[in-house]
Amino acid sequence: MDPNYDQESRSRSAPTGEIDNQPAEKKRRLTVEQVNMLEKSFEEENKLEPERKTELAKMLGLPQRQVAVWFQNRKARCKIKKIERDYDVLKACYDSLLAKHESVISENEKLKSKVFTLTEMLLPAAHQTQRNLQGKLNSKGDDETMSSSTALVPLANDHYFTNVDESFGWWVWPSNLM
Amino acid sequence: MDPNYDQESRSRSAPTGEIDNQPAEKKRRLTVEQVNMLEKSFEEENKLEPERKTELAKMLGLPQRQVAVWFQNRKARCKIKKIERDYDVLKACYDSLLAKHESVISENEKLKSKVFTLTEMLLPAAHQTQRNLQGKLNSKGDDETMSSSTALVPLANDHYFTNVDESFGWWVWPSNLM
DNA sequence: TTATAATGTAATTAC
DNA sequence: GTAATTACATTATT
Repeated sequence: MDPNYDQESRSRSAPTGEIDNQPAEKKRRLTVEQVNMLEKSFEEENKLEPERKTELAKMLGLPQRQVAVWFQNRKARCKIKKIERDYDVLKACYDSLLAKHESVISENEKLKSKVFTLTEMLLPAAHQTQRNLQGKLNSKGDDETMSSSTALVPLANDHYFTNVDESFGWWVWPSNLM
Repeated sequence: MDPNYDQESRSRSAPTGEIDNQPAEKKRRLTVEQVNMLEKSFEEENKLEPERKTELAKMLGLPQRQVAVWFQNRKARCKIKKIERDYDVLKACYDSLLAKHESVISENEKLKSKVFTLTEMLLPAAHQTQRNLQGKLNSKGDDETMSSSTALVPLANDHYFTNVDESFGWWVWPSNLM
């Protein structure tokens, strides 16, 4: 026993309009021409004025109600498509920003190296201090910035400076130091 | 004369809610209890095995068909909700990354200033070149890093160095230079 | 399963 | 106030 459901429920006894030469079947799908016209109309204007509704209904041989329903459903579809598009756009923005971010992080590391090395060059006394500290903190010697130099001038051609012109494109190394 | 609305199909005479002892009406809505149980079942397991379908249908007094349809529609709803959630999550990630990015950009600017100033301190000859160039490129003098010093030591206390410990937390300025 | 049609209702708008 | 209309969720079909 299930008293809770009636199988027939869906039988559209509706008049189905004028062009109904078929024996009034379920008529669930709209014809391609009908959809095309509705689609075209929707594209022109997603809002359905009563006047346009009447006109469309007459033109397509559909009850106004059905035209209204179609527009509502079309609008709903439109909305979820929009959400998907929004997601894709945002994803692209995110990926782009992420790439930029990583590039800037990398530039940042280079700059830190430069600052470190320049400071080292500038302060021989500090350099001593730092070597002492490094002996305790970094005894495996995995940071090559520590071991390259103690003098001022020879570092000018060091690899730490190969990208200096990224930051100061107009900078020119004085020829006497090259 | 109001051709703008079709009365038919809107009538729906009183579904009267749940206690449907009237045999006639088209029982389209499920009762709250039915929905609750379906919802609970769906939460436990979004896949509907034939066995569970039968059981649920019997328990709720619904045709299996209707139970199956409910699960399918529920799944579809679930999917579009997921898209919305995904969007929100991604948006949060994006905003977070953007903030980080801006912070790194800012750090970057500071580092560039440091590199510039340190280089200036290090290379009096280059300093001359640079001042000449600046005279052409930047005659309004809107970059204060240009005008502060030419000597080596006095700069050590300058504001360009106030954040040095961000990059080298373990660094200690030698006391003789402070 | 996906897309689409139809229905149920609450909220909104206009008369 | 209430009829008309829309927006949104739900149910159903293909």
